[in-house]
Amino acid sequence: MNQVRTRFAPSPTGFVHIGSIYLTMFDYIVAKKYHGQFIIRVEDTDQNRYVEGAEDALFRALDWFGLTSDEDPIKGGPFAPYRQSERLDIYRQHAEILLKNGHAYYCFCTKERLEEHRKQQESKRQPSMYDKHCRSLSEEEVQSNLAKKVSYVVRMKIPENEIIKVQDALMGEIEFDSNLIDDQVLLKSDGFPTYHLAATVDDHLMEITHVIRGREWMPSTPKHVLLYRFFGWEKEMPPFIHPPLILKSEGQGKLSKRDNVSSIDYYKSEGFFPEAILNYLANIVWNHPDGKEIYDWKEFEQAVDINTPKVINITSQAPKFDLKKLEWVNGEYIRKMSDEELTKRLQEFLVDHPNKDQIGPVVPLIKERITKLSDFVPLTDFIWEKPEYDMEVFKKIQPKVDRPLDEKINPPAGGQKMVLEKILGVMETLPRPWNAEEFEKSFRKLAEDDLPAGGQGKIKVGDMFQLIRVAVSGQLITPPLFESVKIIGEKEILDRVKWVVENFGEFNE
RNA sequence: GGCGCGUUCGUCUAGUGGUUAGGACGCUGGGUUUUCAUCCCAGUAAUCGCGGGUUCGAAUCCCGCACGCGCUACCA
Repeated sequence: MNQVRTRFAPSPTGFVHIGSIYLTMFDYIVAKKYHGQFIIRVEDTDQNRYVEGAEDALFRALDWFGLTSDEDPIKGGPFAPYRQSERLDIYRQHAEILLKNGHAYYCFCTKERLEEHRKQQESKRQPSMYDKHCRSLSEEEVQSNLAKKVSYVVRMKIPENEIIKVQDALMGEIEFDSNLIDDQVLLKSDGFPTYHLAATVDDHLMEITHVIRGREWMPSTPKHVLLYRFFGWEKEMPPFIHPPLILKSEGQGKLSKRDNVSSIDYYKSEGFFPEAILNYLANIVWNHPDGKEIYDWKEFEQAVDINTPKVINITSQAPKFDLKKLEWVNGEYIRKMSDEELTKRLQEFLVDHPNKDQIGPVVPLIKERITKLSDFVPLTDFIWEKPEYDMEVFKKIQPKVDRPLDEKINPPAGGQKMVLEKILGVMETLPRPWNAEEFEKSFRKLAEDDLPAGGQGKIKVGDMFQLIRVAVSGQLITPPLFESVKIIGEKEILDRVKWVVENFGEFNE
C-alpha cells in the first residue's frame, strides 16, 4: 500500500480558528495511524485577503497542539515549495494543459459585465451562473485579445447534460447536475490560481491520499472530480472526507470570527489545555466504543480505518459548540494530572505572576477547584497578598446561636467583632508551629465552650470557621482553610486577624 | 431563488425492524465536608422534526413536507 499522506491547507487570512484545529486533527490522526505523512500547504493565493503574520500564528498554534507536520513551508520536503504563491508556474502550466486539450478557455469578460449579468439573473430569480459568453469566441478573437493584452481569466469548461457522481466518504455517493455547475475560474487575471485549480493540482502532485476538508467544500467537489478527469488522474483520485462544520452554541450559523470561542487565542489566554481541546473536538463527532469521554488522540485513532468507505467513523451532523462541556473536559484533565505537572503548566501559564516560584504547595489545594488555569489567580491571590476586606462579606456570615445572646453580641456585626477577638486570642496562644489537629480542636472548643463570654450561648462551628476564613482571605470561598493558613504563615495570619479586629467596621466604608 | 447535506433529552452522542430509547455535559435534590470544589447517590428531560405509507411490529425502510446548515465570487 502507498504511504498515507494527508494535508492541511490553510489560507493565511487572520487568526487561527478552532475549526482549523478540528480539521487538522483529522489529517493528523489519519496520517499517524498509518505512519504516513502529514503535510501543511499554505494556500496564499488570494492577495487581497493575505494577512501578515497569520502563517506564523498558525504554526505556533499547531505546535501548541502538538500537531506537528512532516512537510511544510518551513521544514520543506520532497514536494517543496509548500506555499502556493511560490508555485505559480506549476498552476500556469496546468492551466495550459487544459487550454490545449479543450477543457478550459480564455475569458475576457469584464467584472462589470459579469456583475451586470449576475444582477439580471437574480432579478429573474434564476441561478446566478456565468453565461459562457467567452466559450464561443473564435480562435482569432482569442489571439487578438491576447495580443492586445486584454485582461483575462481561464475558465473550466464544464460538460453539459451530465450527472457528475461524487463519492463522499461520510455521505456516500452524491449526484450533481453538470448544467448547474458554473464554468469555474481556474486562473485569475493576476496570474494566481483559484483554490479549485491549485488544490487539485497540488493534492495530486504532492501525492495526497486522503483529502480532508470542511463541509463547505462539498458543493464544489464535482468541479474537482472533473479536474481529475481532465488531467487524466482519475485513477489516483483520493477519497474526499468532509467533516461537519462546528456551529455556534447559540443563534444560527457556523462558528464565526466574531465568536470569541472561535479563536485559539481565547483558549490560550483562558488556560485550557491543548490536549483537552482536542479531546473535546473529537468527542463532538465521535463516541468512544467504551463510552469514555476522556481520551487522547491516540485512542481517537480507533475512529480511523482507511479500508472502510467512511475512512473516519464520525457523525455527519453539524454539532453546536458547547463551552460548558469543554470546561468539564479541561477540568478532568486538571484533576488527573500530577501536582508536579500541573505546577509546571501553571508556571508556564502565569508568566508574570510575582510568586510563580512558590505556587507548588498551593497546587494540591486548588486542583479540584479549577477548571482552567486562569481560575488559579482569583482563588489564590489572598495567599500572597493581604486582601481587601469588605464589610459586606462579613455581613453575609450571620452567626447562628442556639439561644439569644446579650445585647452586646447582637446585632451580628457586634457579635462578630467579639468572636474575632476571641479567635485572635486563641491564635496568639496556639503553640507554634501550628498543626491541623491542634488548630481545629482549639477553635471547636472555642465555639462550643467558651463563646460567648459568660457562656450564654454557642456559635456554630461552621460559622466560626467562616469568620476565620474571611478574616484571613477576605472572601467566603477559598481553598481549605488550614492548609492555606499554613502556607501563608503564622505571623502573617496573626497580623491580618489583628488588623481586622482593630479596624473592624471601618474598612470599606 | 437554485443545488447539496442534515434532523434522537437544553447540548454532544448511542441506537441500522421488536430496547423500560442508553451514556455524557448541564440543571435539580441528597450524602461526605469548617466554605467552595472534588467524590458518591438519585432525579430532570427526547410522543426519536411533521404527515403519509410498507410491516404483525418502525427512531430504524420508502415518499412528501417543514426546518436548519452549507454552497451559489477573478475568497478560500
